[in-house]
Amino acid sequence: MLPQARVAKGQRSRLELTKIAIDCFSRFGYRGTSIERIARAAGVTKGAIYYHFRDKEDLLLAAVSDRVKAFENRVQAACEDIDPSRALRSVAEVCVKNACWGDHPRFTIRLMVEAIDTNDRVSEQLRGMMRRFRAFMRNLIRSGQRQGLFRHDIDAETAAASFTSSVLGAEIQFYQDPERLRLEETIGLYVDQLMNYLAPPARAEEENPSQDSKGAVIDD
Amino acid sequence: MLPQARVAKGQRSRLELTKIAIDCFSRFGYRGTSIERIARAAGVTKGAIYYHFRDKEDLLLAAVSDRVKAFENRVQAACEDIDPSRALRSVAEVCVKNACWGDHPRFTIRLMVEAIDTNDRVSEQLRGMMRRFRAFMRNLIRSGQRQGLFRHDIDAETAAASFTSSVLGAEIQFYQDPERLRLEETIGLYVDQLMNYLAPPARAEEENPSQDSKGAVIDD
DNA sequence: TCAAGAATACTAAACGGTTAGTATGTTACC
DNA sequence: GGTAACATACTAACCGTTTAGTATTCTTGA
Repeated sequence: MLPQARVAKGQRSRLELTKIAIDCFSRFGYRGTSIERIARAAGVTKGAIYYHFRDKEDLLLAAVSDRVKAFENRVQAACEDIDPSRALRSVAEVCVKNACWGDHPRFTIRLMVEAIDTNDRVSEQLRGMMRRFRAFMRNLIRSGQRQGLFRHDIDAETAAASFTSSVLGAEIQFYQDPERLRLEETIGLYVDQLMNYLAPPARAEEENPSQDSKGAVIDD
Repeated sequence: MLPQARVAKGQRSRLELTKIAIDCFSRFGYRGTSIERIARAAGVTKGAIYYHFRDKEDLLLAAVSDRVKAFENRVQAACEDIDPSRALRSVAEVCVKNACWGDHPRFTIRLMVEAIDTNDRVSEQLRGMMRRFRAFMRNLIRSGQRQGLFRHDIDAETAAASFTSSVLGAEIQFYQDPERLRLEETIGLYVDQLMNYLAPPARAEEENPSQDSKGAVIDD
């Protein structure tokens, strides 16, 4: 049963408001984004926002849900039908793409940091997301271990945490300093390191890292 | 010539206010910290803050300077008179210690993220700090390459960026989820990976990773 | 030495602006 | 006619900053 045209319009408005809120929260944070700002950007008044959302936090929680879902769908899609080794690289690539050209790349990091100590509900949502992501990566690594692609004597959970750390940290540095922090190379090097480290002993020699000659020693 | 007692008292008050501000900014961010809150925590009135600092941002810049200096001193001290290989580990240890038991561990990350797009002057200060840190790590790696401790075919700058990413990302995850993210292990694993990756080919076999047997494959 | 004036470190209150949220009114669509 | 999707006008609270004032210490000139 299709919703009435008017109700459909309301749903579109609600979604539009959520998108604009995501944009504002990404850049100015929750505390630094006023309802008036969001309303102005959407071309409506504050009253319209309160029609659709109970309060400011309700709007934030809608934004967080949207971003968490989008992220998890993207990661899931990147890993379908490929082996764990390729999947690790694929997840890294998705994160690079999202950070460089995605919509609202900074939302999650911005809100994650801001919510620590100040918003339990948002912290919980984003902590859940990170836990699921780390578990997902851990399972990938374990799967690779089972298939003999990765060595067995490494704690998959710690390796997953390390992967997540590198991606997260590289993104922050990139947002902070896009001129100097080459995101693709940084994450790429990390993944090479990890793959090299995870490789079973018999294969460690086969991984011939294809680095460009920038690594040559240069005087500073 | 010692400052007059009254002037010395003023200097102590100014420093105390800065410390309290650092604490508040770490937890609530710049935008989320009111002057009234800092004043209350210090047991003075808002006017006293304006006596010592021109405005709120002046107070923030004092806080940023304090933290940047403290961080850089700590890193410098950790690397004195030791070889590049040990120094890499030492820097990682300093970061772990600071995150777990240091004073105001979250200040830099909190303000770094918040300042992107909203405060050019703070962004510049913190970007400068991060650039200096990456350059410092890059120089460590290059020094190791010159001494034959590390392989030559890896771009030291990218490796430094990768190191920084991992430390930064691990800290954020730890602040967000201290129950689940084992900071020492996560950063420790990263450093092992890096050392393994940086090892010259002739020595790659000597690095026998001492991992505990938690890495055994476990069903989920 | 002493007193007047200056300097320092504050306090209490006020100011002007911003913000989240609420109550009520309006309009176009069903 | 009823209602969803708004707009407008308003309130209370918060916020950064300023102002007028106070207490104490320091300095300087007589």
